[in-house]
Amino acid sequence: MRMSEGAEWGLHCCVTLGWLADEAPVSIRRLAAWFDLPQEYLKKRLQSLSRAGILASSPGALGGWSLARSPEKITVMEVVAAMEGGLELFHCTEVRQRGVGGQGAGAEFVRPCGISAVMRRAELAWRQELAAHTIADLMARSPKGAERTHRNYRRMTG
Amino acid sequence: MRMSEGAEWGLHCCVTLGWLADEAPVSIRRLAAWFDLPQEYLKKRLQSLSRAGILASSPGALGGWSLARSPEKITVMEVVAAMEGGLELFHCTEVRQRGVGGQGAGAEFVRPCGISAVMRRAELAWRQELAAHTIADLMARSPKGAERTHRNYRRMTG
DNA sequence: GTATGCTTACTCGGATACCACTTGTCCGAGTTCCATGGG
DNA sequence: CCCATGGAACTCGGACAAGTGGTATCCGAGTAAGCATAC
Repeated sequence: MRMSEGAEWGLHCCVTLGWLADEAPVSIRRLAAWFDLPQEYLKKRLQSLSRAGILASSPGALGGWSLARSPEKITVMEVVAAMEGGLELFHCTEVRQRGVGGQGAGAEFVRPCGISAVMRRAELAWRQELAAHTIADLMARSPKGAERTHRNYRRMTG
Repeated sequence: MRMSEGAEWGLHCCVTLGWLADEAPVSIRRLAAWFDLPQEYLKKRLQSLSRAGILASSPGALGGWSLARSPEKITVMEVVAAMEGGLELFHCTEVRQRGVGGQGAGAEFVRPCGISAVMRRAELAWRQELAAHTIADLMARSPKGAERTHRNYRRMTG
């Protein structure tokens, strides 16, 4: 049970795209080179963010990627959900209703089981924490040199 | 990114073992039949709980499984951690230090990156919620008929 | 009656196979910018 | 000077392969209870 690496990539790319908003769109080549990530696969993952309405992509010769909204309006939760498929961490399979234990008893199963309830509460706490932070927050928290280094790199590659 | 089904099984088994504490140890055959789960695989998962000190197993003819501690002293978090390997949901791979972005810049990387920090906070909220509930809580929340049904089944199978 | 050995029922640990998902690569199609060439 | 054409650079979407971890099964080894047997 681990979050996919793509979620981390997506968040870093969102922050970078936030800094380079005025130079948008940014090509996938530049993003992949910046983080030393496999270009093809990174592209595939960013497409998920595009479908979720978080990133916008523009085709063509000077095409590339940019934030679809302002960084203040993109929460970390949205990015994670888009990368992970939006599924719930815990999926109750109603094990208690299977087998001998579930036969014939009706009234016991109207309410969701306690295990499922606890899991949902924990998951909710997790989601709320992720939803409380935006890409703009991450940009503000980053060290001051980071943004400038990004722009310098632009000069290196053209 | 989904929690393994084994975690759900483990929690249900812990609750059941809590009810049947005075009939312990309970054989794996009985537990598997109760929930209609694959006996061999369930056994393998319960072994993880045994290694974690949550369950105790006794070999021999009348052997089986029982809670290693009282239900009040076993948190949901412990069970989940034992089943999932105790790993963290999000593992920061320090993507920012790879590639061109990480070359030559030293001072920026002393502190952990903001993304990692947000993830850790969210994960902590999740863990705290899971640690706040015990097996005893789950037993108390269950419908009243559940415990009796378990005992009746004992009579059915001997 | 007591001690010894056998059978039975259970757990433990390793080996193995299968399946789903993540990671990674490749290719054809479509879109836009730009340079080139003809009117 | 203006417009059409073609190439270059980029994204999109699908197909496919490799790696990893969860699910599931099987088997030999070890342990303890119960029973039978021998003394």
